[in-house]
Amino acid sequence: MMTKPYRKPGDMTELVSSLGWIEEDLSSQDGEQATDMGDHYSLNRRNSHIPMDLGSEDLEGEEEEDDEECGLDVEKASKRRGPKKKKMTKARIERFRARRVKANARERTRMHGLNDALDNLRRVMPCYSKTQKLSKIETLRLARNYIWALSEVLESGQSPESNGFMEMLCKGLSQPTSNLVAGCLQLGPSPMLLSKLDEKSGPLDAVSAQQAHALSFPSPGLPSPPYGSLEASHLLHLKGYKGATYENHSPNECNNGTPPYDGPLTPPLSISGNFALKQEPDSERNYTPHPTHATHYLSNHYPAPSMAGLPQGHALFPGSRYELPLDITFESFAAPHIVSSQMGTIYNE
DNA sequence: TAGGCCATCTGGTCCT
DNA sequence: AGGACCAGATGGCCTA
Repeated sequence: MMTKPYRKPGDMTELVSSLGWIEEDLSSQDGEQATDMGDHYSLNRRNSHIPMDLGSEDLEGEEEEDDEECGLDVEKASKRRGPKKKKMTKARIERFRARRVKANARERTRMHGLNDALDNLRRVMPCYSKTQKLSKIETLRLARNYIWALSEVLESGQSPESNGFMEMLCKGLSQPTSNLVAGCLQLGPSPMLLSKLDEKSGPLDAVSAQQAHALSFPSPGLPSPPYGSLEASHLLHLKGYKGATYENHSPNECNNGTPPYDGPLTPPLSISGNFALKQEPDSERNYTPHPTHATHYLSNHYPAPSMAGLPQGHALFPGSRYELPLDITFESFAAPHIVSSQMGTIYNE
């Protein structure tokens, strides 16, 4: 299949595509870049007819294109009025090239940083799976919904186990993502996780296991601890926040179907316990063991998954219609329930 | 095979 | 001048 050359309006990329130095440059750079990027870049470039575009002004008049169609462009370009462009010397071309290569590297780094941040966000979403990663857009949508739903829990005391909570979470999400979230919220903890907990802590009861887990999984990727610890102090703040902090926020209407949202959430969303639980081990940080809030949940959810007839690494959990990857963490979907039991405690006080 | 998603390159714009 | 940010374009990969 012939690939369509990338050509922006008015540029003269074809002009430069036949330049010998570009060929040289490509071949030498591909080697370097390939080591960095797993050949992605070099494959793209080698297999396509995309010329390296250095900008029309930089290369104008340097070389003629043998393509008929581009011959016209050359003619037009040569008759262009205005200040005469600086002649491109070999040294200048090399400087441009070097600058471009540096800019590309920076851009890659920038995008990697962005993706890392997105990964961190995925980890604190109420449905985290290493194998079944949410897309970028779905991650952002779910994040928005999650914030919205949790703020509803705080403000109106709505149960995170209610259908309303689920609906808020799934609003605007694609069907597969909605299914995933819905499936997660119907599940009990993954047996894999529970066995991990047992290994770590021995014959602990559910609460001790939770505590041990919270202690050993702080959140290195997040700005400041204790992001997700379920400290009693945080939980007790709930009461204070309710009707206090939020009253000060002016309503923030969204006009594009975005859920209503009453300003920034000052209180730590960490009440979900979600953040601290699923992070990598970091022995340098200390977290106060949280109180016995998860007893109810953990003691009632120990389903055995069925894996018959499902792809490797997937399981169908009792009570769920959805087939899920086994590496979905308990913490990913436990949060709402934990919030629920905790809220119950608090509001019953 | 079409469509979704992604990584990358690129040039333009703004800012320091 | 150079870096950060952005949006457009492209090809590769994966899945329904």
